[in-house]
Amino acid sequence: MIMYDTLNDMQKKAVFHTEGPLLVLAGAGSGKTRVLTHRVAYLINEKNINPWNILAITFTNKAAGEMRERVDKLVGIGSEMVWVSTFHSGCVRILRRHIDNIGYNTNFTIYDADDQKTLMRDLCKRLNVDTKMYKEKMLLNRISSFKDNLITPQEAYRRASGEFREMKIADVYGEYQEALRKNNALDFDDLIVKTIELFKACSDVLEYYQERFRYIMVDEYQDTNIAQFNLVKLLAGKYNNLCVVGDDDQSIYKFRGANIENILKFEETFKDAMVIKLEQNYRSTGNILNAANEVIKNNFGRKDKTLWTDKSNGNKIAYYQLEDAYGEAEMIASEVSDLVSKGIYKYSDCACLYRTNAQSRILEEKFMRANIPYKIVGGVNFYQRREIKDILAYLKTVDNGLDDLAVKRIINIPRRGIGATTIGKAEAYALENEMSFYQALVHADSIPNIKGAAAKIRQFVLYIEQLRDKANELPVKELVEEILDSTGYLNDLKLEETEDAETRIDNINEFISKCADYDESAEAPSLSGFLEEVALVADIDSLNDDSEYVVLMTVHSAKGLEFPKVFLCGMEDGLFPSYMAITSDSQDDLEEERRLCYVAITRAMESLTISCAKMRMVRGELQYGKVSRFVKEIPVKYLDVKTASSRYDKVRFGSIGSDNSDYGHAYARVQPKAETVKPKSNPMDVYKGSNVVNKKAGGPGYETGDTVKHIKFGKGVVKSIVDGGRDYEVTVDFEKVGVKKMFASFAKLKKL
DNA sequence: GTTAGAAACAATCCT
DNA sequence: TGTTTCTAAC
Repeated sequence: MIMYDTLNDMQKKAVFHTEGPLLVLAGAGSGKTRVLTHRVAYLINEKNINPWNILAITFTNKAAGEMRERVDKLVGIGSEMVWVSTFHSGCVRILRRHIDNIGYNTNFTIYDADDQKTLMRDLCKRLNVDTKMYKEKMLLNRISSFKDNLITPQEAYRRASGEFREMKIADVYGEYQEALRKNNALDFDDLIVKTIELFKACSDVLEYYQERFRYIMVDEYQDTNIAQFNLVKLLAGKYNNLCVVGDDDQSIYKFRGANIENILKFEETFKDAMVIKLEQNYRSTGNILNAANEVIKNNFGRKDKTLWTDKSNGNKIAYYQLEDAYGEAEMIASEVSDLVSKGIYKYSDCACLYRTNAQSRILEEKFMRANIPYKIVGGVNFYQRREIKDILAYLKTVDNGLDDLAVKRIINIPRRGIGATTIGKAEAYALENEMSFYQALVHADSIPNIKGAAAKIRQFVLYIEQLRDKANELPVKELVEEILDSTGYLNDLKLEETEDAETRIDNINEFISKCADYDESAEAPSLSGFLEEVALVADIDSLNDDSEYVVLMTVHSAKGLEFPKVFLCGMEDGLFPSYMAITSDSQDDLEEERRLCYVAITRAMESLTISCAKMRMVRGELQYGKVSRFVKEIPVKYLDVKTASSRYDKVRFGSIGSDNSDYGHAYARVQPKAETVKPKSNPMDVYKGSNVVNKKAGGPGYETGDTVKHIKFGKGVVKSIVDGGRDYEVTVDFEKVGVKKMFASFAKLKKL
C-alpha cells in the first residue's frame, strides 16, 4: 500500500473507488494522470483484477504512450495486458477483426482529410452538385458533425423536413457513405460510428468486449462527442464500472463535436455515480494560477470549483505590447536566448503558444535567425506531404485494390502517358460495370475507345501485381525502396537539383527510416498494420521530452502538456478570442475561447509571458487589434507590465495609430502614440527578399475624399493617403465596418 | 497530355 | 499573405 501514500485524500478516494460509475472532476494540473495510473495499479495489485479486463482510453497516441509507460512502472509484470489506446486506434483494432459483419473488408483503408476532399470533389462532379452553392468543405463539415452526433443519412434526410438545401446535403451524405464503402474505406469519424454499428448489429461481438472490458477509464472526458459517449456506454453496459476523468473548464473541442453535456450531465446519465473533485494544483505558481482563475470565472454554467496551490506566488506574469508581430517574435526569441544563456532554463523548458498556426511563420523566422533550436507542432503534417502521400498511395494500392483514390493518384506518377481522358474512360467503365477502378484497369482491353492507352494500362497493372507478390515477402522498408527504385521516383527528384527536391528527398529518407522502425518494433509487422499506424499518428505524438528545443504550437495542441516557461502570444481581440467567436451570436463560442485561454495560462509552471501586437498582417491585410479582453480580465496586480525596449519596437510603417486611440488599457500603452514618427527610411527591414510590393508611381489611383469600393468591406470614403515609402498607406472610413487602414497594393480599392 | 503562370480564394482550432 | 484552381500555350 505504500505507493498510495503519495496521493492526497481526494486522489486516494478516486483510486480506491473501483466499482460503479465515477466522475473525477480534475482541474488543470491536479494530478489526474497519476490518479488514473494508480487506479490501474490498485485494481491489479490490491483487487486482483486481471489486467486483461482493464481498458484505458485517451485521445492522443502520446497520452496513451505516457499512460502505458507509467502503468508499466507501477504495476510491472502483467501490465502489458492492460488495453491502453486512443478512441480511434482502439476502434480500428476492433474493426480489423469484425468489420466483415457489416459489409466491409477487414483490410479497409483509412481516409485522411485530403482523401476525403478528393472523394467529395469527384462525387460532386459525378452528381452534378454545384460546388459554388455547396462547398466541398462545408459538405464534409456537415457530414462529420452528423457522424459525431450519430445521425445516419436517412435520419439527416428526415430532419431536413422538406427543406431543399438540407435534403440535398443529406443526399450527398448518403452518396458519400456509399462511395466510401465501395472504396472499402473509412474516414476518421467512421471509425467510431462503424464500431457502434458493429456492436448494435452483432450482440455476440459486443458481449465479448463487454466481458473483456470490465473496468473502463476515459481520460479527457470533456472532449468526447455523442458517438464516443455512446460507444463508452455500450462497452460499460454490462459491468457499469466506468471511471471518467475530465475538466469542463478545459473543454475546447466543440468544433469537432465534443459535447460538454457529457460531463455536465454524467450524474444524470449514470445514476448513483460518485463525483470527486480534485482542486489542488501541483503545477503552477500562485500568480499564474490566480490569473487563470480570474479569467475562467467569467464563464457561466461551469461545475463549481476553484483551484488552489500551496506553492509560493512566484514571479508576476510578464506582459508586453509590441508594435507588430515581428517585434513580438523578436522579443520572444531574445528572451529565450537570455534565459538559456543565463542558465535559467533549457530550450526544452520553453514553449511558445499561439491561437492559429499561421502565427508560427514569423516566430520561426526569428527563431531561425537567433539560432534557437525549435520544433513546430502542427501545420502541415509530415504524412500529408506530396512525396509521402505518393508513396503511401502505392502502398495502399498494393494493400487494398479497392481504394480507387490511391490508384488514381499514382496511375500516372511517374508519367506513364495515362492522362485525364483515359482515366475518365476507365472510370466510366468501372461505374457502368459496377467494379472498382482497379478492376476496370485489369479489364483494360474491354474499355471502349482507349486505343493505345490499353497497353500502358496493362503494363501498370502488371507492375502492381509484381509489387503485390513482393509485398508478401519483403518488410515494409524494402518494399518502399523497391517502389522508389523501380518507378524512378527518387532518381527523378535527384536529377531536379533544386532546393525543393532536396527537402523532398530528405522527407523520403525520413519516411524510409520510419518504415524500418516499424518493421523492427511492431509485434507482427504487415503492410496493413503499417498503413494503419501511419493513418492514426498525430503531430503531437512525435514530441519527445528529452530533445533540446523550444516547442511552438497552438494552444489546442498544448492541452495536457506543461512547461516551466510559457510564452503566450498574439493576445489580441480578433485573434484570441478569434474573430469568429467575437462575431458569433452564440455566447458559447466566446466561452469556449475563454476556456482555451484558461488552458493556455495553466500550461505554465513557473513563468509566463503574455504578449500582443498593435498591428498584424493577416492575409495580406494590416489589421489593428485591441488587447485581448481576456488579458483585461487578469487583475493588474498579477501582471508585470513591461516596457518593450526599442530593439523590439522598430516603427516600420510610417505614421501608425493616429486614429486608433484605444489600444487597450492604460497600462498596456507601453509606447507613446507614433503619430509623429516619420516613415522608416529602410523598409527592407520588413519587405525583404522577394516580398517586394510594387507601389504604383504617382499615386494609388484615387485621392482623399474619393468614394472607393473594397471587395470585402464595401463602400467607403478615403480619409488619408500616406506615402509609406514602398507603398501607400490608405485610411478609409467604410459605411459598414468603420475606419480601416490598408496598403494600396493589397487592398485593391476601386474608385467609384 | 503537360506545363507554367494567372486568377481566385481564404476566416481558428484537430483525432 | 499563402495556397489552390483555372487557363492557355507548348
